[in-house]
Amino acid sequence: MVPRGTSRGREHPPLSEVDLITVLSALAEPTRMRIVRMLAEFDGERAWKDIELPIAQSTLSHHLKILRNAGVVQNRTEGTRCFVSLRDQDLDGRFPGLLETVLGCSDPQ
Amino acid sequence: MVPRGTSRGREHPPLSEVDLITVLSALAEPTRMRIVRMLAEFDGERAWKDIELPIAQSTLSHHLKILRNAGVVQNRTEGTRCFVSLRDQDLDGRFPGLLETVLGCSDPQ
DNA sequence: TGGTTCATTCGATGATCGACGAACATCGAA
DNA sequence: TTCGATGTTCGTCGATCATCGAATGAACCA
Repeated sequence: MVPRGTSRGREHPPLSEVDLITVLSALAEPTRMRIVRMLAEFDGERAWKDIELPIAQSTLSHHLKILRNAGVVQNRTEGTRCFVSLRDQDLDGRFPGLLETVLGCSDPQ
Repeated sequence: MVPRGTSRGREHPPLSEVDLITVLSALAEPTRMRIVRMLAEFDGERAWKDIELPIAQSTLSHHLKILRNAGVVQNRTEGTRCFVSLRDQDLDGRFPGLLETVLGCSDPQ
């Protein structure tokens, strides 16, 4: 058990331990899909604070944790700040073409 | 409202009305993924009764309904029998490469 | 006309999920 | 050391989901 509030989350599992269902589940939610598309558009990392969505901070943190656990996203800390980016290389190694194909699919409506 | 037990389900939405989240949600469940893989291996339709999984009939019917609504699968009736097949052509038209890419990803474990 | 098989629907149950506010840990700055 | 900013975790709520057994209806057969 990890002490409360102490870990700063940030577990980045090796993709060999991630299965397809986990990735699809992570992507199969509108808010998380928005986040992934946003990161893909930036083609780089984005500051946590700049991920502006109409949800509470705690909810955003929750979604990012799910994306992290699915190997889709990674966090990097710099001082008190946090930057988020896609793990597109790693992901493509484990599930070739998956992220690219999904992102190539037409936007929700 | 459809009268009880009378419709035989079988709604096959045009894929233009299906969005990506719906398809990913349909695929992001182990039992449904097994069904889709099973159908893909057969490369043709499979009799309902031959979809042997350790779940109740009603549960299988439920999963097939979700796959139908997501445009992933279609049903065909012949007498009292029912045959299930992938809508891979239609699906590929709407979400190019998606099904193929997902099926190309390694099996669960 | 019943009886059988087949698939769907109903209704209930327990589990999971997304959402929020509050509390908390961490780090840099005052 | 105290303070403010930044993300995470906790606890909780309501909604959705997977599952089952039972009831229902549809098509065929005897």
